[in-house]
Amino acid sequence: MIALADCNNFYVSCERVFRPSLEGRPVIVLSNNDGCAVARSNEAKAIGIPMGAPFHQIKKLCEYNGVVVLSSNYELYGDMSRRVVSVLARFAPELEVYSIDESFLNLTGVPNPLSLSMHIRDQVKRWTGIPISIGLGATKTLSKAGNRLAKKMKKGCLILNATDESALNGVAIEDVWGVGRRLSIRLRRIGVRNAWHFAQAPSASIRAIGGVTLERTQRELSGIPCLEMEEVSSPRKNTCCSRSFGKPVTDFQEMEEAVANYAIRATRKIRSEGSLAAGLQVFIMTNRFREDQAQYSNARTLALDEPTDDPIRIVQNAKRLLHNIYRSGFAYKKAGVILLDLAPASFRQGLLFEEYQNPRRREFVDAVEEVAGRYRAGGAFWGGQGIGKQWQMRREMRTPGYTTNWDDIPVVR
DNA sequence: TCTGGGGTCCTAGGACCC
DNA sequence: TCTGGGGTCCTAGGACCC
Repeated sequence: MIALADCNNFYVSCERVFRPSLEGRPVIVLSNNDGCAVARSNEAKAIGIPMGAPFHQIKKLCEYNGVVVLSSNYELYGDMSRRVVSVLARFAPELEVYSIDESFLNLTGVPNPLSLSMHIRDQVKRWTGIPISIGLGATKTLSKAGNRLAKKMKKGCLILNATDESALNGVAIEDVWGVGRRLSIRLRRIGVRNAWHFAQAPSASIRAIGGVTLERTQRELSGIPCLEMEEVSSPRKNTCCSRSFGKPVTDFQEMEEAVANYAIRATRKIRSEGSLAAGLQVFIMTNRFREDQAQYSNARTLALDEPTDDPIRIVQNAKRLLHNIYRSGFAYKKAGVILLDLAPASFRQGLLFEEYQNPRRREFVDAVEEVAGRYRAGGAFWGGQGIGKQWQMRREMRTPGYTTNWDDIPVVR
């Protein structure tokens, strides 16, 4: 039996832990740059705020209904996620952290998985303040669907059997894990409107529509496991840092600064997990929503002659790529840097040229990075990152780092 | 004015090999 | 008139997930 533990309205719930006055009120959390609503409390859903709605489109609606609007606070959510996982891990011998707010638990062999799930749910709420729902089933896909039903029926915990026709009829086809917008349109065209129809459909027609991936999903829904638990997350193959700009960038120098910053952030990610990048890509784009403006987007990739985690080299190469693709005369909205073909530093090939491994250079880079990490922006930064940062994203309604910053620890009166 | 960010996997098609 | 057969590797694009 597989269980999927999913935090309810996770970002909103994190905010509520530290501001209990938000309980019972409509609350939404916005994406980066205060762009879209990415988390909504039940009250906000009831008002009719759709998932992913651009904030500027729902601003009036929010004001009218007294919705509390918050910028996203990823440090807080990341830390709360870690706490939830640490509680879950006490109860399940095998656990897979699937996303920031979801984990699969292998409850195979547990005598009464439903009552254990209810106990887990109580403990998570008690110890972290976060409400969760748990769906159970013979496969991951069934547990996901079960979770969906548990939320819909306000049940907390629910077991979904592959043979339960009426329950599976209650899961719309687009709510099946692995069936997105495109596939659900094509499935509906052949009369498949819910999970039960889907499980019953001839597998050849499913394969014709969505290939082997969709066929696997179908089998999973019928109770045949095709997806394994992945306890140790396989190492990342690529990593990306990209941001929309707070205001359009029209100046090459500013763009260069932004790209340098993204390159350094991406490099820090791979350094923290001990990997090296063998290539990188830089991309830039204008605002695709502005039909009245000239559009341009481009990307270029480069293979490094030797895998590296050296921020200086990565920034130099990112700038070279940017030079190649940048065209003046456009109002750019977004840029990003992707580090490609990551591999653990321990796999590093013997070097043909020694210059990059110069130990003094290495020590220097490590020292700067350590200072930058310890004292954040105030400690040290690379020259290419610039100091103006006109392009920085907006996050005007962000709550404090309650659990991650000494200065932000909540005060109890 | 304003529209997120970070990933994975699969497939088709082209280039190239013998 | 008529243009093989069997591979690999890479990339771009499309689908999905949160």
